[in-house]
Parts: sequence; C-alpha cells; structure tokens
Amino acid sequence: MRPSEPLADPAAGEEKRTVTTGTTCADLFEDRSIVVARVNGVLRDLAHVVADGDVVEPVSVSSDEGLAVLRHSCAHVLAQAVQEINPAARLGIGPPVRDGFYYDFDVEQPFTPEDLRALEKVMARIVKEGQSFRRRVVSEDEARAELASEPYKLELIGLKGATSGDDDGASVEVDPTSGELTIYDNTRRDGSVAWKDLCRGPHVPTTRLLANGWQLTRSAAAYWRGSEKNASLQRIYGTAWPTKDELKAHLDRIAEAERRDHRKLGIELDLYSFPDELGSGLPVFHPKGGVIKREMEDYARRRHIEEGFLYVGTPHITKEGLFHTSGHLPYYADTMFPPMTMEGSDYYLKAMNCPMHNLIYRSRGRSYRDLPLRLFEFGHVYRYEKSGVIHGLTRVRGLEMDDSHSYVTAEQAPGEIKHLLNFVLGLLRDFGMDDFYLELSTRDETGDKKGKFIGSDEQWAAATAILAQVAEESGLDLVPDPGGAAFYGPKISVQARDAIGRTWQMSTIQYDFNQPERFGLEYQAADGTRQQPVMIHSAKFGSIERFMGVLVEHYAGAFPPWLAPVQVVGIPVAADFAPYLQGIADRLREKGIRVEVDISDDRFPKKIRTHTKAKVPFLLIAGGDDVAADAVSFRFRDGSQDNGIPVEQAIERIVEAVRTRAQV
RNA sequence: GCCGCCUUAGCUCAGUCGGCCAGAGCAACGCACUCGUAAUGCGUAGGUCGUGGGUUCGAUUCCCACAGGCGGCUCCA
Repeated sequence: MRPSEPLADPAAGEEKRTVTTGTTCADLFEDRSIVVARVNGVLRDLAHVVADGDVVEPVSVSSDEGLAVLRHSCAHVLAQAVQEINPAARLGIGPPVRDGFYYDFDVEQPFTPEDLRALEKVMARIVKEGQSFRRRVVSEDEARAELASEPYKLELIGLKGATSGDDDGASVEVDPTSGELTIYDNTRRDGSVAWKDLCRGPHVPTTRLLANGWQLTRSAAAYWRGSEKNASLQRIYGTAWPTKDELKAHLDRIAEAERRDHRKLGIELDLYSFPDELGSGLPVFHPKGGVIKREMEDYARRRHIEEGFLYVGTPHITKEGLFHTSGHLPYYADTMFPPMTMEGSDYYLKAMNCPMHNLIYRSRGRSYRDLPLRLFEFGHVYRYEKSGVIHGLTRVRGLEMDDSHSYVTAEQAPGEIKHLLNFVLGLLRDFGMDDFYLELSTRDETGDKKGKFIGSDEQWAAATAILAQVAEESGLDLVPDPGGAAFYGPKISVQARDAIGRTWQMSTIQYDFNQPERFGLEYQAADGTRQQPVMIHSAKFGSIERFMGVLVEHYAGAFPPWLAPVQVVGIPVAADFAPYLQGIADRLREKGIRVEVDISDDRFPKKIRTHTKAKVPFLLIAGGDDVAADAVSFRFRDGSQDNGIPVEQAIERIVEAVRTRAQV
C-alpha cells in the first residue's frame, strides 16, 4: 500500500481523496446505482484505474449518460445472444437510442417475432450469469486479426478517425477522437470469454445490472451506415431501464400513445378515412372531421385577416414553366406527380403555392407603400411521397397548407419575421398547444448536398443571421438543424410538445431571397428606384391534415367544445322528456351550438355510454326533476355531473365555453 | 423507393393443415320494453375471404404479380 494520488470528487464537494495505487473508479463509489465514472471529463468503466490528479465524478444509471451506457450494454447482450443462436450472423453497430437501443446484423433470414422471443431467453440467461464487460486496448493489426470474420467491424476500423460529424452511430464502436481501438470481452465468472465486440465503451460492470428492465421490441431492416446505397441489414430494437418498474412505465407510455393514435381514433370517431380507391396518402374527411377542419380553417382565416393578410386563391395545377421559373422543378421533380400533357404543354399538380402567389404580386406595379404585402390561402398541394413514408394524416400525398407569403423590403424583414413568429405561436396556443421550442434549419455547408442550395454565400449568411436573431429574441429554446433548409433559403420551424410529451414540427418561417429574383419581383421605392422585395414563406399548421392528426392525438379525441364535432347531446331520461330537451336544443342551435337530442329507443344508460365514447363534451340530461325545476343536468366526459342547473345558466355555460375555446 | 409482416361483414377479430351452406361481438335495420347517469331482450340483413393471374378435380386457404395497410430504413421544399 502506497499513500499518494490525491483525487477530487466534485459530487462529494470537491473532496480530495488519497487512495492507493491501482484503485479503480468502482472502489471510490459505494452507491450501486453508479454504473460508470467521468474521469477528467471522459466517461470510463468503473474498472478504470485512476491516476494521480484525476478528477473523478460518479455517473448514475438514472442520468442520461448512465441510461445510454446501460442501453448500449444491453445491445451487446443482444448481439451476443444473436451470435450464440446464429454464429453466421455478422455484426453491424449497436448504439443506444431514445428509450433503448438497437443492433444491426447481417443475417440470411430476417428476424421473426419468434426469433425475438428466443433471443430474449438467451439474453435473460446471459444477464443472469453476470458476465463482466472487460475493456482491452488493441492495435489496429490485432483488431483486424481478431475481427477478421466481421467485415462491417473491419470497415469501421478503416474509418477510424476519418469519420467526423457523420452521425451514423459508428462512433459507439470506435472512438473518432482518441483513435484508440478497444475490444470488450464479455467474461464469465470462471474467467472464460463468452463473447467479444469492437467497442469504444464504456459499459456497465456486469450484465447483472440489466436486471429485468429490458425487452426486445421489434425488428426491421436498416441500411448499413444509414445510406440506401449500402447493404440492407436486419435491425433489432430493444428498450432498457434501470428497473422493471421503469420498464413498465415506459411500456405504459407506449400503450397510451397507441390509444391516442389518430388513425385509430379517426375510425372510432368517424372523422376521416383513407379509401383504397383514391390511392395512398389521400384522406377524405367525413362530416365530423369536416366540422373540425372547417373550425380550424375559419379560425385561422379570421386570425390571418386580423393580422393583415389578404386572402387569395390559386389553382391546383399549372404549366411546367412556372416551376422552372421558381426553381422547384430541377430540385424536386422526383417528389412531384408526373406531368399531364395537354395542348402541347406539360401541366403539373402543384407541390407548393409560392410561385402562384408571386404571380399575384407581379400582376400589377407595387409601391413601397404596399409593403408588407401579405398573401394567404389554404392551398392544396400534391407531393409524391415515397410509398413507405405515408403515415395517416401526418404524411400524405395531398394536403392543404395554410400558406402565406409576406413581401417586404429588406429592412422590414426582421420585423415581419418577428410578427410571423408571434402570430404562429399565438395561433398554436389558441389550439391548446403551449409548449414550444424552435429549430433553425440552415444550409448544409460541407456535405455532398451543398449543391442543392441556390443563392450566394453572402445571401445565405445574411438571411440566416436575421432568422437566428429573431429566434433568439423569442426566448424559446433554439436547436440548430444544419442542412435542413429549403433550397431557396433558411427557415425557423416551431416544434410543439403534445399532451404526452412528443414533439411535432408545426409552423415554418422561411426567408427567401431567391424567388423574388427569379420572378423579377419589384416595387417602386420612395426615391423612384425599382427594388427587389424579400419574400417570407410561412405555414402555421404546416398542413391542415397533419395538424388535425396532431390535435386528435394531443386531445386523445376529447376536443375542447369549440372544436368538437358535436358539442352537446341531449339525453332524455325517458321519451316523455325529449320535447323539453328539443326546446333547449333549439335555443342552443340559435346560438350556433352543434347540438343533437338522442331520441333513439336505446335505453338511458346506453345513450350515456354511446355519447361518452364519442367524446361529446356536454351531455345534457333531463328527467322529471329537471323539467319541474326548469333545469337540466350536465354530465361530462370524465363522468362527473352537475345536476339541476337552470336552463338559462346551462346555455350560458355552454356558449361561454365555446366562445373562450375552453377545455372541459 | 428498400426490408419484413399483414389484408375474412361498416368496425374489431375467429376460422379453413386445399373440399358440404365462412363464424362471433359491436354497428345497421325490425319488434317488444319507456327506463335517472358507460351495453334491455328477441329477431333480420350484411362477406365473389384486397385485386389479377397461376397450380389443382377443387383455392378464401398454396405460388406469383399488383394495390392498400403496419413496423422500421431512407426521405420530408
């Protein structure tokens, strides 16, 4: 024993400790929830031997980093199980992801659900065996020799250090910063090596830490290193948590998301459908979905007009020249429906509205006094989305955009962007979404896609700076999205969190210096010169379809009264009381309330059930007691009641809830 | 677009290891019941088993193609 090595442990208040040579991180921490350590800022295994002067911090399994390590270790156990069952399976990569992990394999046959169950059994045994993860530094030659039968790992060794920024998950296997290659041996208690994998680590000390908190979830194909040019591998996804209870909570969250699925609720609530006869990604709105759509449109249109927008209308198809002028065709022809030829011209279904708005702008001379000129419409666009990406209302081929274009002077641009951002946030709040962050999508500065962006470096820099400034001034969190810009300019997008914490891209605001030039747009300035306006694109809901899908999931189908397809259903306790309710319904209808009275010959409790399941916000019940008191009784979706409310008061309550867009 | 899985009544699902008239619940319709807070009872009707081709004495069942859906990958102006 040799006294030396002072250590600082910030978690324990920058305490300096003196330990013996050979002390490992594990020796420093008693707490069993510590799974790895941060040594001088770098995550290390608990078996890491500390050196003189090292700053060592504990990393709990419950922290983001600790969870990632736990999940990555679980991915190793999965890979070990796969190769145990099928030694011919070749290894891809196995990084942690949100809530879990995956591992990619090159196998002859795709995995079946039965395979996953068999793998879980093997994994459970490995976990129970308590195998240790042992780190071993190897030279490149050693690694190549040991992994000679793993072609994908060899490829990663070759890439070592070469990959930077390419976030394809490869960095979990080799460390691009240190250039050091390591292999992790999974060692049984008797010291024999059960399995090994090229991996930068770190890992939990033993497989026992995985306990009962994991599960394989699904299998799917994935391209090697994320490019469709590469081989297709079979990916297995799993989830892993520190405890069984946390796993269960996660599975419950998944189940809740499934209950809210807008595709399922759309059928149950009779809102919309996707007839095969129309083709993929082309929804139809049934009367009840039509009410929601109309309320969304009516409200959005009114608010746009209040904010200074002019409502316009444009056709669904156009001759191709327009999209050459705008610059869309060379870039996006493959995501547009193919052209129709008539009278010697090629016509395209429109995939965007802006070129048509430009024609409205250009239809007469414009003065600086006209600016900002704000054109707005619900424009129907059609995009040939690849068949595999169509998803309910959130990814469709025919959609209605609440699309606006503000034409402004360069000086007005920052103010207009601010105006638009405030407007869209207010609009989203009116629909009950109130938790946001922003994303700033910029040009890809280096990658192979840089060529898709048009305009000069100076223009991009100026436009990006303006958007960044407005975004920062909003006070909302701002997340960079390099490479996410449209070809004609950078954009801010508003991401909204729904009731169960998922985020959705909603509104976008794009700064466009390209189209005004391509269309030769101009205005006459105060000094008589002709100037080019800047164009700012903005969609508030993104698309009506998508936003409706998001709202269905956000509210789980239980819309606030102002959006509810049927706002009130009157249910008589017995048929004798139906006329009384009809009278109340007539008065509500006069005030614009969507109300029905259930005069079917279902029994009373059945009617309650029927309309509660339909998520009608107000059930108005009347029986002898109510009639005698000139009152009605409320029943709400959660089963609560408010009985014997005077009719005047009941009507006022309903009208008020709709007027204020309250949730009930 | 790629990989895998799936498609039976309006909805949710049984079923046929290739063989007489393919079943259930809910919904719909009819009759009876007139009822105070999540399913009254009885009855009727509803399917060329996604579409097209092939194998077979015979196909909803097996094979192929296509369409649509689901889960991922890739993509998302």
